[in-house]
Amino acid sequence: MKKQYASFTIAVSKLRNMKYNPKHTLILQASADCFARFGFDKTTLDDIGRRAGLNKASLYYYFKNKEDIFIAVVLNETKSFIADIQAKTLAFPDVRRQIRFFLTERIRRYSEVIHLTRLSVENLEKLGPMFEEVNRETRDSEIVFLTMLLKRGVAENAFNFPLSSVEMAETLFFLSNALKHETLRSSGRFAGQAPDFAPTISHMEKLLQLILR
Amino acid sequence: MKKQYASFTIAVSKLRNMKYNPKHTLILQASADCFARFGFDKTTLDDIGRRAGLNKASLYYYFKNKEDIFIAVVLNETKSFIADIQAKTLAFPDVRRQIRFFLTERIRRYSEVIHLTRLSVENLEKLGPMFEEVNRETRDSEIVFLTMLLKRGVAENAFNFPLSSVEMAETLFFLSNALKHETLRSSGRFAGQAPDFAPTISHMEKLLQLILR
DNA sequence: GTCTATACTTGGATAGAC
DNA sequence: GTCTATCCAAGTATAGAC
Repeated sequence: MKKQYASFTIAVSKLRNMKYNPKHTLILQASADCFARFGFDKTTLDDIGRRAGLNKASLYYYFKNKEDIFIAVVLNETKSFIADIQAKTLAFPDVRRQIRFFLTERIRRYSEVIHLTRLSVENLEKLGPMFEEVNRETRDSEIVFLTMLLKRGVAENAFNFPLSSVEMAETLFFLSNALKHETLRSSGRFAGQAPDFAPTISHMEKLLQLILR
Repeated sequence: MKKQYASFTIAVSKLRNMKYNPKHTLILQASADCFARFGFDKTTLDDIGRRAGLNKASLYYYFKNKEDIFIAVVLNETKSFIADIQAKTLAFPDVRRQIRFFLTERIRRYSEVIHLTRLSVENLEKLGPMFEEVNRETRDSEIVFLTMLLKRGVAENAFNFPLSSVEMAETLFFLSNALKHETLRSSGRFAGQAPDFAPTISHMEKLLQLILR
């Protein structure tokens, strides 16, 4: 389908507030499997239907189209993302490492989703804004978490900076997002290989050393 | 296409004896990339053509159809297989380990090809005999190699058996092939995950302990 | 040799029977 | 709710121009 969405805001918030029954969940599970295996383009509604034990036409009773199924899958996976990444972050022994991990892991996860679902350049242009939309919803909670880490670092005399912790968090968050897009652009989706995070992590490391003193 | 092949013997031997010019090689390289990325079903002739810098129609000048391209790719990869696996085998320090590696590595490689190209159950039924046909051609050289290993083990008093080394080699080879198919059936292609070789290797290990004393 | 045009098949999506 | 029938676009394969 060549259908154009005026805005993903509508689709994302509609899908986020949707009530999912067990059948929805079954379809989303089947879809997540297929997207991870075949990528977005190569997954057919027959693939999904077969796995969910439904005729492909029945999928349209639950979801408007293939894109909406994909968005719902991404939303689903994002839900567990925040708690998970924050727990993993806190497992690191010192605040600098925690911040470093948090900021790079966000990049890694994002690129991983893009890579696993193998969005074509064409579809990434189309679906990219959706990711931004989804991420916007988790943004506040991520900023709060990062602010907490920064405050802790200051309290422990690990580093200091001439900004409020919130401002600092927002800046670092912005930086992480910028590197996120850069990583993707420079490596991932063209050659079809997994994105190479090493340069990004190295850059992030250096920047953090410069910023957090 | 729903076309049925009477026998893969014809296709395989024709493709094996075919003279490949640089353009063939280019197409096969492009195809191998695509098959490894998308699997057989999900690779389109447009995918291949795009990578090879040719219109998809031009592919038919070089190959009869998509299946023949796939067979040629498999033949190509099999060519380097024997030398490679034998070299890796001889790198192990003792004969028992060499035999164990050789017999399990054959299984692993085969399942790996099936997994990478993600042949559907449907296509595996259709293309499976082709793999048998391809493997048959390497069989003799594999038996010779295994026989050599067995003779060496006997000479070193590592083990003994009441058969000629050739008979023993043929029996072990048969065993390896049987486990090969069993590994695939029990794990690989249904769930879409990579086949789990651990049970197979464990079984092969135990069997070898029982057989080679 | 390579391409355009085209026949036939499969995938995304809709309409409507049950 | 789920399916069959169907539409249109994309994929496999062929014919034929250049």
